[in-house]
Amino acid sequence: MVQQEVLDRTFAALADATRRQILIRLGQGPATIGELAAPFDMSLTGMKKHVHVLENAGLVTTEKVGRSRQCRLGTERLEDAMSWIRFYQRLWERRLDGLDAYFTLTKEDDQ
Amino acid sequence: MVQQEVLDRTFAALADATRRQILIRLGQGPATIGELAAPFDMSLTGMKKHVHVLENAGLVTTEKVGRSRQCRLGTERLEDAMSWIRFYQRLWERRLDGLDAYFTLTKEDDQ
DNA sequence: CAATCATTGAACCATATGGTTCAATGAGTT
DNA sequence: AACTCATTGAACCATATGGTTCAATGATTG
Repeated sequence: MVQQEVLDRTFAALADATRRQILIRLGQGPATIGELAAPFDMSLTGMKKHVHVLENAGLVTTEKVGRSRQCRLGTERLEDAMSWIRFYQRLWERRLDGLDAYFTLTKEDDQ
Repeated sequence: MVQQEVLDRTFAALADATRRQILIRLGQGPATIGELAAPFDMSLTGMKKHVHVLENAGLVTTEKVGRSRQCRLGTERLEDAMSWIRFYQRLWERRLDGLDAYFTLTKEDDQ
């Protein structure tokens, strides 16, 4: 998967309040689909779709345990989004000299 | 606009490679819709829509100058997204004690 | 005034998103 | 085996997204 696609999926996954709350909930520890759905007025199917989006973005990993599915925070994939924003902020603050500057700040092959 | 909506729009605006490139381009200085569209194989109307999304997210401001429209980087609205990610990362790293922790890290009224 | 040039609005299109309901599957319990 | 429970797949729906084309507007130039 190209870097751009990683960023697309990561930012898109974060662009929903329900999903951001799911991430925060998972920060407390693993939870099943049912446990995740409980605080929201939402069907289990709906919750599972959100988890799937987060999983596709690499922000969450899941594993079937018995008849339920354990969801956990994924690896630190968010680092990609973080570093893009960090780059952009430097550009905003210092008005760096455009694209060239990006490559001095990161080792990625596409911005 | 509620904090959640700000985050929704900001992350959604960033979830598109074209728009991220527009931001980086505008880091070099102001540009018109036509200038922004030039490097992309895209209609002016299409480009204008992207600029509109960025404008709604507060990431870009525009102003009609003569017959063209000048686009500039907006105010540092990205700070909201940045601070959310920063919070989330601390949670991820330290496995903080859930939602309560959020309010110790920020002054926002909704996470 | 006429011509040109940059942007914009309207209408349209295909696909994605965020949600639902209902039925099916598969695991655990009795 | 029968029952229950959690998840899942399929189908559906409304709206949003990312793009287009074509015509209209409004400013600049000759």
